[in-house]
Amino acid sequence: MKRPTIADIARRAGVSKGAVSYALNGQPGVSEATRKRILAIAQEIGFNANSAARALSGARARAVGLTLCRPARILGIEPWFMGLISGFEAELGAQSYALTLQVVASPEQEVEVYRRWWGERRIDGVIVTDLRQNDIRIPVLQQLQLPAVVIGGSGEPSPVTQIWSDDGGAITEAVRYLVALGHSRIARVSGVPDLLHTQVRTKAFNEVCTSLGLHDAVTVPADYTGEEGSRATRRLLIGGDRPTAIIYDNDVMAVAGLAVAQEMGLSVPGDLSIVAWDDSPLCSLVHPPLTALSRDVSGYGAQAARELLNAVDGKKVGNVKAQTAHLTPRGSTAPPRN
Amino acid sequence: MKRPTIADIARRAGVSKGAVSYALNGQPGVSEATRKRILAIAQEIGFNANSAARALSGARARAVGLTLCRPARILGIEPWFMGLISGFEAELGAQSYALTLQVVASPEQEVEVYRRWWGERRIDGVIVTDLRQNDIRIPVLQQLQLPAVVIGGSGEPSPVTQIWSDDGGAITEAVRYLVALGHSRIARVSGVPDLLHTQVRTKAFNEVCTSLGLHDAVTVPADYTGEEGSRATRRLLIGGDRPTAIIYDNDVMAVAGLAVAQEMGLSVPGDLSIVAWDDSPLCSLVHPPLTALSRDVSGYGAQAARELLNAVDGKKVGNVKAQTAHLTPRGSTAPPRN
DNA sequence: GCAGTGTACTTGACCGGTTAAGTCACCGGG
DNA sequence: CCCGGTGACTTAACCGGTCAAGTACACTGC
Repeated sequence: MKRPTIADIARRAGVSKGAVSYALNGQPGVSEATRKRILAIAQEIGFNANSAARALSGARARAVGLTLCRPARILGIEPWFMGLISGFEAELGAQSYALTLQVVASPEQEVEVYRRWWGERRIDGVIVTDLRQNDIRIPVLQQLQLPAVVIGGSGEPSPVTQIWSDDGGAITEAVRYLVALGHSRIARVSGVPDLLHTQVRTKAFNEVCTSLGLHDAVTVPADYTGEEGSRATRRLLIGGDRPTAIIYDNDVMAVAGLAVAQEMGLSVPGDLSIVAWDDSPLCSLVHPPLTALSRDVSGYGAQAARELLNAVDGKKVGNVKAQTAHLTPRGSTAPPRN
Repeated sequence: MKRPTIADIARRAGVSKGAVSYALNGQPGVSEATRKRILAIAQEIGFNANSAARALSGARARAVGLTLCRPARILGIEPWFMGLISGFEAELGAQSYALTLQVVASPEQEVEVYRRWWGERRIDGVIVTDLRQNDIRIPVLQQLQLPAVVIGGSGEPSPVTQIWSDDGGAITEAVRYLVALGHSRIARVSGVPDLLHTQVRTKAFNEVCTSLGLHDAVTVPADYTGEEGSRATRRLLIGGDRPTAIIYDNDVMAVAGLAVAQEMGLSVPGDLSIVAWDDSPLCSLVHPPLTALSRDVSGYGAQAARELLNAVDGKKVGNVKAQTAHLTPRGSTAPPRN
């Protein structure tokens, strides 16, 4: 089956292919009657512009790129990324942009992928996740002048548009809630310490704990995986003065922490309260269901995609603050038993 | 920053761009010395062939497409898809093919996306998941002559290459294991009944149960979500003659089932044994860890990508049988308490 | 000494769009 | 009546590769 081209339309409409191009792109230069006729023919023969030809002649590639730099085993289980991707799609699909995905092993590889994509003119912009301090990707994106949005920065002024949320505020709310329930020994199991948003959360956690007079508030770094979540939880729970509440930086580690508590014969929430960051169906799935810091991950992704498309269109956009995660209390938090 | 083109290389090497093309593609027509020189220049200036230009002149687009037709909330939590995607990437990345993703709401939309991609010449082939009986996508793919591989068919002769695994054999093993432990009332919570692999599993489950004399073996259909998994489990457990073991078609529903059992005060595995299909870190995360039918999802994906690239290269490939899922016993299965 | 055969290139058409520049008919104003 | 302006097109160059066809030159064999 032959792919229809604008030449086919031109022939059937009895006009030149230039006229067809103008008609299809809503440009002036054709009469309304001709435009209608051309659009009808395009519709009839199922025409779709060859994206290669379009990209080649200087126009958009109509695709954006996303690199994921996490080991496969954690990518699979973390609902976060898929939620984000669904959000991108909702927005990109509506404007018939494609999403090109690449799983990589390191930030260096991400940079390589950006360079390749840029050279190949394969994409019009990229979505950057897992921002680090002095992230090596940012200068490269600037050098290549590749439109980009960063998901989850700190919200500070940045050369690249950021979609950020007030993680500090969210964690403060969680700590306040636990304190209100009567907890005074609160610990935290964090994500990868290199990531900027982990640092933001850690700073806010320390600040609120200090201001509330919780002196032994400790953060144990982990890496978002269940294994590390379990390990960190065990470390916290075997200590003499064990915490009565733990806040986890993602849902996977929180679920793992719950299992460790159960395995050690501790009751949740009786002996230990648990708060998960990033509410996902996973949190409501386990018993007891986990109190979580919820946000609309998919909406977050949609917003990022929207801003990226704006940036691609040359509209200069500044940082955008997304909805702050809010506490959704469920069965895993309660006043501590004495 | 200007993108380097073959013309830039040609100028620097003092040859024509045709020669550069031959050199870069390993074609005969240039001397070894010239080829080396050209490759060195390409390397030096960081040349990447413009994928649009390449695709336009009849060559490959060097991209494959994947559509995901599941609601966002289930996509996010199911480790299966991300595992699969990681597997694709491992293979595609190695051959510097890109993966283009699109989340859709219905098989009809998937067909539309295929047509659009084909018209746009955006991709060289597609990966098809969630095959149904008389799947409407298959004739379209044939009509468009779009290379494709289907993941998770029945293994029966098919117009489109299938990567399949012996799900019947796997479920038979699981049932035999439970019977050997002493169970006689075994139920199953299945995935979406329309999907071909669900039907294969249901058929095999019924057959092995009949052959082992288990007459009240029932399959409750669900949809892979935690909510449905919980509901199905409750339905099974409130009945008078409740099962002592349940096999779930995915890990998410199994985890949900575990929570329901705990919530109802039933001990797992004492009162109820649980087997999950598709082992993922999720299964080892909960307490007790779930006995699962494991397979190398990521390897499965890699194999599919490999076959697809073969199909794109015009090599005719037949159905490929992947590794059969094997039982990984963990803490959620034990002999039933009397 | 010259036809025949390679090898190592060059040339230029082509893929299917976009778009600047050109053409032509028609209209209104001076 | 002619001129300038505008609308509705057409023409053709261009994007950056690929590849068939053409060319130049060396070598080989009789």
